[in-house]
Amino acid sequence: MRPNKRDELVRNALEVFYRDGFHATGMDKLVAETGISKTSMYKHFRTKEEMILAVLRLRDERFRNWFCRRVEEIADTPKERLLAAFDVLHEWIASPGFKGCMFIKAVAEFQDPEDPIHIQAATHKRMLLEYVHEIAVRAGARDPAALARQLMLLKEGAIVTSVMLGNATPALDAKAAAELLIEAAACRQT
Amino acid sequence: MRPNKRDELVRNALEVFYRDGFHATGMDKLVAETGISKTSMYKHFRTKEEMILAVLRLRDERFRNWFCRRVEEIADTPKERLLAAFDVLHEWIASPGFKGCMFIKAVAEFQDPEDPIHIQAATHKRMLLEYVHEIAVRAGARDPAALARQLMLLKEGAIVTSVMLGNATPALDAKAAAELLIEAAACRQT
DNA sequence: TGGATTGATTACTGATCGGTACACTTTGTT
DNA sequence: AACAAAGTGTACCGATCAGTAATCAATCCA
Repeated sequence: MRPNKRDELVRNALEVFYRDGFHATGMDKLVAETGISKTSMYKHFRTKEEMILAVLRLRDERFRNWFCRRVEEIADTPKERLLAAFDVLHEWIASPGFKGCMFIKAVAEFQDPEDPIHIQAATHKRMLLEYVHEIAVRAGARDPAALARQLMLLKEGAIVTSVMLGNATPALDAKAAAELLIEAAACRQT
Repeated sequence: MRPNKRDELVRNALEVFYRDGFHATGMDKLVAETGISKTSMYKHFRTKEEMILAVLRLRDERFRNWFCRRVEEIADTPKERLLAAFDVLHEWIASPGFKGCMFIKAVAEFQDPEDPIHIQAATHKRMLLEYVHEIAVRAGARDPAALARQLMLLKEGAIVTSVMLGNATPALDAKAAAELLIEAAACRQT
């Protein structure tokens, strides 16, 4: 029941990595900002890479939980949920702490496709795609896999464009485009 | 007429930064990989940041030139060009040296919106958007600005997703989605 | 009251970071 | 031939990088 130091470390490190980037964040800065000693860090994680992987795991768990729950909160039918995903996207992008997608940034900094960090970040995206795909199937889309992939493109595009331009309006553009794609996919239900 | 060392430096540095990232590339590695002495580097650029800015300028110039010319080569009417942009996109993503968008990666590594590198990368995207916007206007789209923004979302999404998944198929998905959006925008011409 | 685990503290390693100083050679122009 | 600009090589600066070692205090269950 007592708060685990390891979890506290990962939680705090998540903030710093998300804010400042991976290469730009040294272990000494992590000591200063998390309040946890370097000895403890290296007792829980053998390398910085292991720590980044743990941070990405936490981020994935938190984000997918939040995202999926929000989608299911604000819409009931599968077809409505496909569109609601873009309301949730906008909610996220417009939120105060938004600094882009941690997994896109991870892939940008660790480009080697064999790098464990790269692989884990890609896995997150695949799982999100799988989630949208399932909804598209239940919505009765003609080609649910293609629809899901296209909606995900709009989502990724809105994220990076929001970071570039510094505002949340790309999420609204993405929603408008998504509406068209969903309608054209000729779903069975309303 | 004699080849300028400065330009040679920027050309070579572009490759290294594009391949390995900005923070992960030290000046010593640059010396080793470009064959240009550190003294010369710091005679042309006072800081690493100045050099990165020069690299981004070259990249912007090269990419926009290539992209726009290819679009205009393979399609004649404005409406066809809107779609042709996604063929060119696929051409780029499927090309051997493709390692993602340098400007997306720059923004991912330099997140501060006040950072000159961040600003310059954002400018590149704005100019590309402007290019697509002009075509959309000439194509007679109902809301050319909105159409251009949406097409750009698909483009950015296809780039990052291709890097994530390690293949070029997202460009094809983007083209299929773009076709729908362009058709729905009710262009005057064919 | 034990002994074991967990964490903090401090100091340290060798390597690398961005950037500079200095002495030297190559190159182009006149 | 002569001069200056441009480029090279090497050694160096203090700071920081990821990671380690050793010592000591707090907390835990038995």
